[in-house]
Formats: sequence, C-alpha cells, structure tokens
Amino acid sequence: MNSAKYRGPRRLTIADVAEAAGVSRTTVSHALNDRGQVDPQTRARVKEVAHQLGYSPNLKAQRLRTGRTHSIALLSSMPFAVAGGPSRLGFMMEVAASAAEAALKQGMALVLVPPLAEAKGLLDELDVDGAIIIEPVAQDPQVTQLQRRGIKVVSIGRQPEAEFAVPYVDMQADITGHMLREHLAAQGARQIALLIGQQRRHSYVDVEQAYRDFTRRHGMPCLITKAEETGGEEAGAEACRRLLAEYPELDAICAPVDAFAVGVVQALQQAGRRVPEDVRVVTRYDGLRAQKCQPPLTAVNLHLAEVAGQAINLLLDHIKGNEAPAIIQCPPPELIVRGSSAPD
Amino acid sequence: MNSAKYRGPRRLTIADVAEAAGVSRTTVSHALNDRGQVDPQTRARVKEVAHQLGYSPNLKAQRLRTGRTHSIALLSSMPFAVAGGPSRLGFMMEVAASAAEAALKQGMALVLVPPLAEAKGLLDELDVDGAIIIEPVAQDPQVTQLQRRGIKVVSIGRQPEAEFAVPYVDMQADITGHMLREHLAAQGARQIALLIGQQRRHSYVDVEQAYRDFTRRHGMPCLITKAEETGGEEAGAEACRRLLAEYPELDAICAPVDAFAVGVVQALQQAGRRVPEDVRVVTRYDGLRAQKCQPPLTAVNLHLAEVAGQAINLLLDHIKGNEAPAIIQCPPPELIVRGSSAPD
DNA sequence: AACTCCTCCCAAATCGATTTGGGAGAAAAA
DNA sequence: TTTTTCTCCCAAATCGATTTGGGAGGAGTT
Repeated sequence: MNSAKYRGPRRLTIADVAEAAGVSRTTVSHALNDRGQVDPQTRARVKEVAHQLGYSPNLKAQRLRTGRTHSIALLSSMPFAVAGGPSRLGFMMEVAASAAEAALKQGMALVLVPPLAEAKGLLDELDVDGAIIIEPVAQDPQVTQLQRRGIKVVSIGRQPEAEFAVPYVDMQADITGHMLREHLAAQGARQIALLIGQQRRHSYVDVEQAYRDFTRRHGMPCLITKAEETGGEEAGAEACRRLLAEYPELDAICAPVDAFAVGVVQALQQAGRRVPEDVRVVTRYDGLRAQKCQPPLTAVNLHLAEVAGQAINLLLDHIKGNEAPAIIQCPPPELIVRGSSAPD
Repeated sequence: MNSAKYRGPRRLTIADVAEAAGVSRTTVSHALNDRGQVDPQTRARVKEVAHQLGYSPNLKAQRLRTGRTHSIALLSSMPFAVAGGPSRLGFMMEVAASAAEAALKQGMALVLVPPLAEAKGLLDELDVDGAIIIEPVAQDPQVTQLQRRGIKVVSIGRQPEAEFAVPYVDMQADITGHMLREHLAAQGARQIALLIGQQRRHSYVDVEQAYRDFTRRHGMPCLITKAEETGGEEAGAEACRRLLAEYPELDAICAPVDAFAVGVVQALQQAGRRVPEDVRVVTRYDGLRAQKCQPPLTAVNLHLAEVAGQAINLLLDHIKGNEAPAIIQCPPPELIVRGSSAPD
C-alpha cells in the first residue's frame, strides 16, 4: 500500500499539458503566460487543453524560478498593548483590513505580523516581496532585518533619523499636533501638557517639536512627560498622576497614544478633576478605545483606509524597482470633537 | 555594465557554504537541519561556517522541494458590509489578530483574505498549507475551491449540510441563542422576534432551530424574518419595519448579526418605540457596533481570541495529517447585558 | 540556386534547496 | 585474512516552473 507520504493524486504539471497538447513545455509556458512567439492557434489550443485538464501552475515552482512571492507583510513596531489593545483591535488591524483588500486587488497576499517578542527570529521565516511597517522607531530593528534580507520596505509614517531613507506615506503628525493644540487653546486651555511615548517615533518627535514651538510662541509653560508604551493604559494614568503632582494647575492634556489618553482620563477622574470642565483631554488615533471612553475622546480621523491603500501602491512601485525613495501625502487629518475636550 | 536585471550581490547558496566548509551540499543540508548522519564535529563546523558567512536558506527553494508553505489563510464568507463594517473592523479582524499571533508562534504566517467579489479568481493565486474560514455557508464556494486545490480547511463554526465534513471549532450557536432568549424572557418579553440572514450559515440555522423549539414549548408566536447580509444596517432596519408592520405587538427582537441589530434599533426609535422599555434588542457579536449603539447592545462574549487559537491548532493538526475530521469545543459564550435589553 | 529573413517551436539549463541511493573506509566479527 | 557492520559522507535526481539559445522550415530576395 501507499506509505504515509501519499498525498492524493499527483497534481498536473506543465509536462502533462505539454503532452496532451502535443507541444513542448516551453510552448505551454509561453502560451499560458502570453509570452514568447507562439502561433495564435497553438496558443488558444494550449490554453483550451490546460483548461480542460484543470491545470493550474505550481506556485511554489513559479516562485522559485521568478524570485517573486506575490505577498507582502504588514508589521507594526508598536507593542500590542498599544497597537492591539485588550480587544486586539486598533490601529494596526484597521490598516490591515484595508491593506489586505488593496493588496489582494493587485494580486498580492497580505501577511499579518503581529508585534511579538518572538517575531524577531520568525521574521526570517517570512518570504515576502516587501513589507509595510507602521510607525517605525529610529533605527528600527525590524526595518534593518528586513532590508538586510533584500526585502523592500515602506513605512506608514516617516522613520525618524533614517540613514538610508525608507519611502513612506506621510502621516503629517505635525499638522495633527497643531490641530489638537489649536483646538485646546480655542476651548480656553492655557496650561497644556503633552504626554508621549518614550520611543523615537515620528509622531512623537514631530508633535513634540511642534509643541515646543507653540509653547514658546505663546509664552506658555512647556509641560512634557513621557511614558513607556508597553505599559498601556496604566502607564498613561501613572504619567498623568506625575503631571498633576508637578503642575497642579494644568488644564489640558494632549496624549497622542490612545491607550495613554484613556489612562489619563481615569487618573484625572480619580483625582477629582472633571473632564472636560477642569481638564480637557485629546488623543490622536480614533479607535474603539477613544470612542468607548467616558467621556468619549476628541480624536483625529487619520483616513487609515486611504493611507493603507497608498502604502500598498508605494510598496508595489518600490518593488518594481523605482529606486528613488518616495514620500506620499495622505489626506489631511480631520479633528473629531467629542466630550473629552468640549462640554456638550 | 550590468543590465536592468542586476539585483545586487548574489545571495549565498548552500553550495557556497559547502565549498567554504569543504563538504558536499548534502552534508550542509543535513547538518543545518539536524537530519541524516553527520559527525557531530562536522555538523558543528558546518553550522559555524554557515553562521559566519551569514547564510540563510532560500525559502522559495525550500518550499518547492518540501511542498510546504508555512503559511495559512484566514477568510470569511461574510460580505464586508457585515464582516468589516464602516470602520473595517469586526469579527474577522478580531479573529485575525489572535490567529496571526497564534500562527506566528508556531512558525506559520497568516495571510488575510478579505471578502471580495474579485477574491474568487485571486484565491487560486494563494499558496498556503491550509485555511481557516469563518462561518462558512452551506456548500461554500470558497471551501470547495480550496479543498479542490488540496488545501486543508478548517472552519470557525460548523459548515451546515457539509457532505464531507470540514473540521471546525464549535461556536455553540445554539447555546448563544438559548441564552439570548432566556434573557429576553427573564426581562419580561413575551413576543420575541428573530431576525437572521438569508444564507445557510450555522449560526442562523442553529439559532432558528432552537428558536422554533422554544416558541413551541412556551406557546409563543413564531416570528421569524430574514434579511440580506450585504444590505448591512439598512437591511436590518428594513426588516424591522416589516416585523413591526406584521406584528405590532412584539416586545423583543433577537438579531444575531450586529449590523442588523443596529439597524433594528434605529428603525424602532424612528417608529417611536423606546429601547429597551417597549422593545428589547439583543445581538450576538460584541464588537464596535454593538458597543457604540445607543443604547449599547446586549451581546455575547464569544471568546474569539481562544477560538482563533484553537482554530490554528486544529488546522495545524489537520495539515500534519490527522485525517479524522475533528470538532473542538470553545469556551462557553457569556452574556453581556447592556442597555438595549435591560433598563438601567 | 543560394542567401537572408521570418515564424514557430523545442531541448536543455536554471532557480536552490532536499532526498535518494549508494560508496569508501574504519572497526568489529568470522 | 576475509567478511560484515558501522559511521560518515557524497553525486545525482528531484520538485515544477521559466528562460536561454538556438533549429527547422517556409517565404521572400538576389
């Protein structure tokens, strides 16, 4: 009898089609791929035979030969505590859904690489033509590792301090930061604190820079504090308590990381401050967290679906060999005002 | 000069390592993969040389030879109007996040296949060892297509009327249905309507079956209506209006599809019925939609993270060749009571 | 007739690994 | 000493496609 290795009827190969059509394998390949010089009649006949037989090419062989994988990876350098959240949703998955769709439409499969400590070794097991990385940090190890393997990388949000630039979709974090502060100021806030993560991530760097300019220009105090991203909401709450202790008179907190912002609101309420009457809170990513918060958080529509689509296009261009690092503009972010910064 | 085809320095192959180590390619392969009979010293030396050279095997070649892809697909047979929703999140993406993580830990990449009309043709371009399909319908074309290509398939939720069974993680829709109805009855509802989708999907079939038993046993009227899944929230609203016209006295609606449930609430409120005082509404999947609804929807915690993990394990077993179709139990669903079915 | 062009097709090389089926030589058994 | 049995290693086949580099034969030119 057949051994354990038996895997069902052998799949058809190009040789079977060649034999059935009475031509060579070369001709079959050319006919099916609309390449080479083949008599139109022969071409049609080969296609017909292949169809009749139910032939479909072995993708693994195709890939070895052509060197292309027809798949791309999506990864985030955010720890899951922030990127995923308790319900495992959030920024990354929102990008993933749109990116997968855009990729598939271009004949590319999207593989999801969740942020994992173990992922480091596993990243080498990944065979993709390119990768999209979400908000890489400066000297991001994942970017380095992928590029060393010759995998084309583009990022969503600029990689800070990038020596050899990674093409990216510009998330315009400076505009976002500007919008959030102007909104807070318009709501009457005079002592605006900024809470960002400790990593060197473009959205922090840009927002911090813009914040410093802003406070200097308006003669406002410069209240910046940082929290560890892996700490999630609790780290945000903790940072908020530090802020309150140091600057009791603050009347607004801008916390771009949604997990931090939620923690901030909790800490404020526990400290007896009303949100938004005493302290206004705003955040950046408008996800489940921001929307479920009580009061719901003022946030920013980042147009992630469009961003994801553009990232896919950018990456495919990059893979096709347009060497020049490119920057793509995304639609401008829009403010979504909610109860955390404006009384009803 | 080099032609347009130049792709940078040629990557190291097993032959380079063999030469450098002064052994044959066979021995290198055996040494690196801990196979075959190789002198421990030689093995160590080969590994060392390979490491020094920075060799890593060409995955495409490995895959052609071994026939394994080390990747699996996740797909849903739900149209995106339901599976994704306006914000592109939801059931599928929640499963995806957990599944990707579980898969990666087992050295498998997860590729995301969003529900697309175009996906039909693109499904053949997909090279995976196996696939997880979420709540397949009876005679699901995606299941058929994948299985025909010899790809192992498991499902989350039983496939109804499956001729040759697909192994699945049992979602216990009957228990869910039971729980929801008992809850409604406990809240005083006497005229409970059921709104399900038109497809033959296990969760509809099971819930409908259980509902019929229930109404018969309790001598309640059997008020069932169906809506088209692709219609999303509006289809739910429309179905609700039909229900109201036909059974004005109904006092509860069970709509397992979250998009339908949200539409139902809107339609009820437009018709001047208070939720939950006049009509109680419950749904199944506890996603963004259910939570953001006003009032928030009573729903069910389906433990999707665990379900996703179990689906991965089941699939890997299946791929390894455990032919017996298996059923895996998931943790029992839990009711999450909210304002849509119980006054504060 | 001899030569050049085309058009259409094919045999063999190639991609880079794994696996098969021994072979050489040392140690153990006869 | 011869035979058997190991241990360690290798050459070549294999996976299934694409690509290279012509070859055969007919049509058109000198």
